[in-house]
Amino acid sequence: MSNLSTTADDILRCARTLIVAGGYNGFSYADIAAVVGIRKASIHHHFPAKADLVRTLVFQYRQEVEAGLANLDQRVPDPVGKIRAYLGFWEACITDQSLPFCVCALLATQIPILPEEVAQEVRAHFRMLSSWLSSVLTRGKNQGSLHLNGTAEAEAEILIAAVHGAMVSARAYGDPAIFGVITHPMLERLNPPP
Amino acid sequence: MSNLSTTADDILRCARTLIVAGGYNGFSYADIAAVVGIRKASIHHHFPAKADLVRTLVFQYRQEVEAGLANLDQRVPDPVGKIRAYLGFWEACITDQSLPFCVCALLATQIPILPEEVAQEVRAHFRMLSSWLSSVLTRGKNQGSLHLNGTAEAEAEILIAAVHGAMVSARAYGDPAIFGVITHPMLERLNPPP
DNA sequence: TCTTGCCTACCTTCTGGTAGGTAGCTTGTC
DNA sequence: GACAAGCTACCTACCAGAAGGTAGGCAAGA
Repeated sequence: MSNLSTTADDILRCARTLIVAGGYNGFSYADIAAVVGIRKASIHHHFPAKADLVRTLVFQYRQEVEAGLANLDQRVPDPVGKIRAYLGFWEACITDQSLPFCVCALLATQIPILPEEVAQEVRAHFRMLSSWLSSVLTRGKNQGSLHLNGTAEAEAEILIAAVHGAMVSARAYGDPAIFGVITHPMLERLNPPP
Repeated sequence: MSNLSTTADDILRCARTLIVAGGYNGFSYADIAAVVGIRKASIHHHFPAKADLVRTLVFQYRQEVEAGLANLDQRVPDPVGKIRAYLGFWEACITDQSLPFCVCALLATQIPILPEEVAQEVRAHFRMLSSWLSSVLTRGKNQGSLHLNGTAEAEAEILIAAVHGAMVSARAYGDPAIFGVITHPMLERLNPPP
């Protein structure tokens, strides 16, 4: 039943890789067909229109992130560790090139030309991430392990922006190491050594 | 002689607006032709290929930025004021929607699918911006007006990433105010109140 | 037998790009 | 000053291929 590699999943995986490389207009059904080893028309069988495909993809991405964060909440109790794990996750993805950019961050840059249904999913990701980070930061502040300069909400937005900006720079310089150069001090800022 | 609105300039201005909305594959010669009031073929007269148009556009953008920063260096002597002006410039652009995203930041996200000649111009912008910020931060540190937590180079990359990340978030939330929420604390971090 | 998943074949529109022509300047030369 | 030559900026009319998408058929499994 829950096969790990259905054709629909192959299509979604392939589309994700292509979107991460160049955004919504950076790939076509023909590109996917060539990689997955299927005909263009067969993709329409699974996803009638391109917007359906990308909406599904972003929705699934968002669910994966939510599951990942829920898992993190279980495994790592302390707020500092959670932030460190969140930053570390992306540092690993960018270093090993497995996911060198956040799907939603890339799509967010193109919001003006995105189909509305896709844009909504992208916005939902930002709200979700923002609220998770806010609650982690609030808990860290209350238990004294994190030092916030502003509100938890503002600090959450700063962290998100730093991560996305670091992705842009890593790509611009073609150097994964720049991601850590930017994000490590952001953690130290919240959790300064005495 | 130096007319302020030649057709070539109209084309470049229009293309810049369209790129800022959706990146390299987010616009076509037909889009530009419709706005400028010219035929598609006439655009090819000025810019033989799309890559030529975008390379020229990015080169010109980079020169404008360089001129702007040189002007800033003259007008504003103190490093804190320079950083404030740099952040304030973008805050104004995003708030009044005149230039709601940095051309090079947007193109940088799509580097894997960019023509090499365009990618090179984009990288050059990042290097230029990074070196300007580094020198401003170094001077601020030496004269005691700025407090750096890391090297000037690292702090420069942090600032760049914050600005670009803040653009992404402002677009994602559809809220220009978020740009200031993110960038103001980044300045306070370098120039803390006593 | 009905559904699922894929196919071939086709359509329309858009894409970047080319060929060739023309009207209106600027030239240089006599 | 006359006039051909050449250049600039634009045009119409194409083109090949890629874009997203549709219609209808066929084979295999529930």
